[in-house]
Amino acid sequence: MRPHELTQLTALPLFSEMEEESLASLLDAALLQQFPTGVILIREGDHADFLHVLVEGLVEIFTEQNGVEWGISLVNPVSTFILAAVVSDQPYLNSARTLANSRILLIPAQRVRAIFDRDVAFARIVARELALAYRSSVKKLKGYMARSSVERLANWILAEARKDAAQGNIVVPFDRGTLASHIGTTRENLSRSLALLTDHGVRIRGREIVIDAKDQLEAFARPQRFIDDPTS
Amino acid sequence: MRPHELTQLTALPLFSEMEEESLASLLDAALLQQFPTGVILIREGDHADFLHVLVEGLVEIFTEQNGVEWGISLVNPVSTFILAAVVSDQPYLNSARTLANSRILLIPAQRVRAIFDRDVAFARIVARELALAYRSSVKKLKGYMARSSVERLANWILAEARKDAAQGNIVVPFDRGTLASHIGTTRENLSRSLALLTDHGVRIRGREIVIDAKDQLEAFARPQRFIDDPTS
DNA sequence: AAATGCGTTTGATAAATATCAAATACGCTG
DNA sequence: CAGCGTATTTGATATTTATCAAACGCATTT
Repeated sequence: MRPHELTQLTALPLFSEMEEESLASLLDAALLQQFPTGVILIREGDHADFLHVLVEGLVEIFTEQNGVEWGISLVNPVSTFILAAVVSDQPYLNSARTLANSRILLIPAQRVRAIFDRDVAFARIVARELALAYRSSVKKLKGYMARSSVERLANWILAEARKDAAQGNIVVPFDRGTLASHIGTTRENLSRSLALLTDHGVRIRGREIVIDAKDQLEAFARPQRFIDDPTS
Repeated sequence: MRPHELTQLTALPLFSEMEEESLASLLDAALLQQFPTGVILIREGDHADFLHVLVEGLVEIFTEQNGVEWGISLVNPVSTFILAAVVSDQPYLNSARTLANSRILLIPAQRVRAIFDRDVAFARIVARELALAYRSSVKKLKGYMARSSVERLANWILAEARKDAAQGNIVVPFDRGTLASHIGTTRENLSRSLALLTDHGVRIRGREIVIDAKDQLEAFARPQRFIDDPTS
């Protein structure tokens, strides 16, 4: 493992406060692997053998129903995924694939559970991570129940712009079909929704989305603290 | 606290394996309160001061958006709710109200966090509870993305029938509007959906739903392990 | 530059869902 | 049991979303 990667890992909320000994034990059993774009990492129904930590790249969590794929969440570095399956020792509810070249740390699930029992600080942080994951899932559910697909899209764009900090434009790092599956609509309707947002402060340049008038987009999207604020 | 209630509490997965001393400390600080139907227990945005344990009765978790209420989940005894807000020490994402006379145990959030740090068994179980809560939220999300409202209703009926074990008929313990908000539709369309299910092995008798042909209903609903099986 | 292939958009239509209005059913009170 | 108020269902219509088909744009190849 490269030195700066180790630094990134120890900086992860999940690992930051734990005992050195425990961290060493986790990383000792871990494998760091590189995957190209489009690789299926996890299949719905498989047993959770490894906790995954995305060190670099991009991963999507998705499910396939009747031949159609639906996006559950997008994972950015540096963060873990499928922690819940590892903690509850149950099969994965969803599949996962890389959407870019990715480096992923694989930690044996048993080891994670063992350290959990030994290191209170780690246990606390795992619980907090799970709580936050749960909350973000509930927020997504709220978005689905109360909003139209255009509104979901508008709020997704605002959320992306917020995290890029580059403010003003974002570049979607995957195709329209994938974006549609995460917004909860079809490719065709996503296209129409994007066209519609053109009247609300947004310009579409292929995969780039330029926000010309953030206030106008916000007036349309009406973001809410307990749905769209990731820190709440 | 009545003796048989104490028994119920210690039988809760959340409390079953923990040290006696820790359990005593939790219950020592706890308040057992009785609430009539329709009482708001928790308001979205409030800070999480107490872990709630529903000992008896029925509670719904819901959110209000633009004057319309949407059901997030239904809580049956004996189980906890808003554990995630307590663990992450954050404001509630949703509101909660009683849907029946209910007895609820209120445990100060600080105390829960303190015991978490002291008792590994409790910590493990809290993490598992959170993981399960997270997974059930993801399952609900999957249901929303991949199913029509009639299908959601059909699967909800099957799930209720499964847990009642009385198999064959269920009695919905609240009004149509509330049910609609949990299925993710309107009162009017819920009514039509119920009428439609009449062709698929179900009879509607006011608040009672009689399942005449479970196989027929299942053929229509097509329940899935990783959406509808609460143990997965 | 023409041809090919793939992703995306646009158009037309169908299906699902929501909304508004009215009728009906139901439970409760007097 | 009649009358009243509320909950529920039914009907008509509008809106949203999905589906199928075709056109377009764009990059790469020949």
